[in-house]
Amino acid sequence: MAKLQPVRGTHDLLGEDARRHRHVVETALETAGRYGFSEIQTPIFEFTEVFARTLGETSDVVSKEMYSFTDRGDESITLRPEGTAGVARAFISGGLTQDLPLKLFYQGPMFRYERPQKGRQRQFHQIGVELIGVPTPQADVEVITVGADILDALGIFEGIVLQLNTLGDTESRQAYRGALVEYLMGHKDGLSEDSLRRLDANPLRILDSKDEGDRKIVADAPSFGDYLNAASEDFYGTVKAGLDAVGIPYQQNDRLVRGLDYYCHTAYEFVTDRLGAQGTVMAGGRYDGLIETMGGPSTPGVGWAAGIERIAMMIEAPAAPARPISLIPVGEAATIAAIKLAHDLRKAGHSVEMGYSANLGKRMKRANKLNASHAVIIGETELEKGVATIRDLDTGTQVEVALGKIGDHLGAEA
RNA sequence: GCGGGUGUAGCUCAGCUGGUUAGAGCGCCAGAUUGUGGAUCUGGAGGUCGUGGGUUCAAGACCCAUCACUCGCCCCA
Repeated sequence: MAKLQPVRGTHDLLGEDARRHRHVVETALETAGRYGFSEIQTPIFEFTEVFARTLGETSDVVSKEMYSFTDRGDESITLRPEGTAGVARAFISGGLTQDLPLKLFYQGPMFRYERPQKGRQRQFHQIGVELIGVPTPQADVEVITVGADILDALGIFEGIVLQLNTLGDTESRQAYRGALVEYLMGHKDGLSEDSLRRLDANPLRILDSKDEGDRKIVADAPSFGDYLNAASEDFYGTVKAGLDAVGIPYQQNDRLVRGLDYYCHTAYEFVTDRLGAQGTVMAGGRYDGLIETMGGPSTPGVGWAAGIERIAMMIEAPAAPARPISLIPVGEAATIAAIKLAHDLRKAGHSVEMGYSANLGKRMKRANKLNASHAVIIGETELEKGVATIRDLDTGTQVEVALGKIGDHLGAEA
């Protein structure tokens, strides 16, 4: 730490950036609230086991991206790399299993040890929802719909497309995975290095490889559709019918897959071409096996997570805060009177800025820089008369107003 | 973890085939204007040229290393 600099991949958030961030969270929370989602805040760290078990030892997140450390009690702790595992843990350990169905919204920082680039940081922030305890496709539709509504409320839905796929139920999925691996093993020689690694960890990912040799092999690979059983097809059909009903357009994307075993049925991503290499704005799926994997009762779930930074880059700048009133006392007696006046005005709901020193000219400059709407000047002359001089900084006109009437005067103008 | 690009003032950048004291615009501070801002004019502060080493009579510039930022790969939000 030779220099004082932020840790790689972390950022300070202030001014407009902070406002964008906040706007995303507030809009999402408000919209999700109308669907009956309520906020849950889980700790930003958990026992490492919570993530290792749920995400799978072979996943990239667990094998190379976790911020883990041993605490003073000799426990292995990990800064959360995503939100679902913590929510699922809270569901099991917090005795929420009696309250199904459960609709939860979360928001906050996540941590992954990755090489930063556009739309990707080591500390980033997500919003997310989980709908726990509903096995029917109606839940998938509702979860996707609330996500689409949030993107719409933020004014960015136009630039985004929903990609949709099904992974089928466990039976269909295992059958397909087996067939795929068998096929790929027969073409091992032609596969890229990356894909050879995927063969063990995440064979379905090979379907989405960018390597040309891989693509040729994949072109003749068994098709997922042939392995979907009737129940799975039915489920997927109902999800699509629901999306049609609410008028949310989607693109079928056969290559959209999730690597982890507990994912099933619906998988989806809201993607854009406006964020460089990071196209995914919001992504999720159904995870019926997750809670059982963690040691809880067999409970279905479906949800998504979205990157706040990525969304914040796409939205219009939120409105700047209200213009303040600049209160300018001249002289000691006036300063005391001004402190009281500032307090009264703030209590009455006005945004008041009052400097700490300098003469009238400097303070006027400062008021101008702060984009104040009015300057309220109190000097000896004003004090004697029990008034303040109020200058409209846009028009330059000024009037004297009795001290007790200042709030009313400014309120009327605003 | 791998590959490309970039590091000069608070910000955006210029700085020639290495050559004397490193510049501009914006911003900041002060004055013109000791109770009246925005415009204008004048002046000022602010730089270990990312860091360390090397080549050279001479390095902001060339070489090596390192750190940071950035874009991409892997993977993901």
